[in-house]
Amino acid sequence: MATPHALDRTLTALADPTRRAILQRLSAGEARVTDLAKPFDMSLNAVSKHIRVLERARLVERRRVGRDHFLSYRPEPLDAAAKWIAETRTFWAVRLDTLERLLREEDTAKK
Amino acid sequence: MATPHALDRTLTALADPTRRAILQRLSAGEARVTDLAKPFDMSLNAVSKHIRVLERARLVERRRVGRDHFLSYRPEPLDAAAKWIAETRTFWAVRLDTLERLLREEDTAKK
DNA sequence: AATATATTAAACCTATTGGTTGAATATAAG
DNA sequence: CTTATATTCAACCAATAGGTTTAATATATT
Repeated sequence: MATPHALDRTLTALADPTRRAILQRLSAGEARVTDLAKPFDMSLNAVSKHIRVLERARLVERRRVGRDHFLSYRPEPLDAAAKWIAETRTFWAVRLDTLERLLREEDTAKK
Repeated sequence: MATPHALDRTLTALADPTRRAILQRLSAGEARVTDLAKPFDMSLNAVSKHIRVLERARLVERRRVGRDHFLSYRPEPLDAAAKWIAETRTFWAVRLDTLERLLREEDTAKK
């Protein structure tokens, strides 16, 4: 991707199970890097990298307090993702609705 | 990912702009590989590969008619993705709703 | 001041991604 | 039968992803 756009970064961030788990954990409240890393069977550094991916996607925000970094959840980027999916998901439903309406109107006109 | 699960495959497939464009195109009706490739500034083979990613994610289905392969859109996998996002997106909203309801009930009880 | 804790930075490794080109396969059309 | 079209397969390549390990940095604790 030449200039990865917001939606690309959002969906890329969500496409990894570790990052989704981190996000869900954070959606319940902020946590430090060490706390987030605890449940995972990988190095702290690996989790630190995942967090950076989530940050780049603006799904996570960092607040430094002394040596601790508190991460918090920013849901906003999910809206664009949900919007894209909803639009694409319901395309045929919408078209069928429209078709049905048109047929109904045609019916009505005939009478 | 050891055994990439459905949601991983879905979100990975969606994380690429070319694939999202292909999917949206297909959501308007089926098309052949060549038709799909036309608008893109990349080789037919590259598009063919993108289609395979969408197929692996079950977002696209293939129907062979002679030498032509007709691809069609399968929206089902989007449901799980939308569900995940909706759950994660609305976590706090739900909690706040619950809190508000509890406070209201407590209020009512007082009277 | 010395040590322990929280975190990132940097270098490295391997596997995957997203693209290419060239050949193979299958079907259609002249 | 020969040629053109639609598509995949295979080999290759550079860039990225996801992990590791070993420093480096900053702040706390004793």
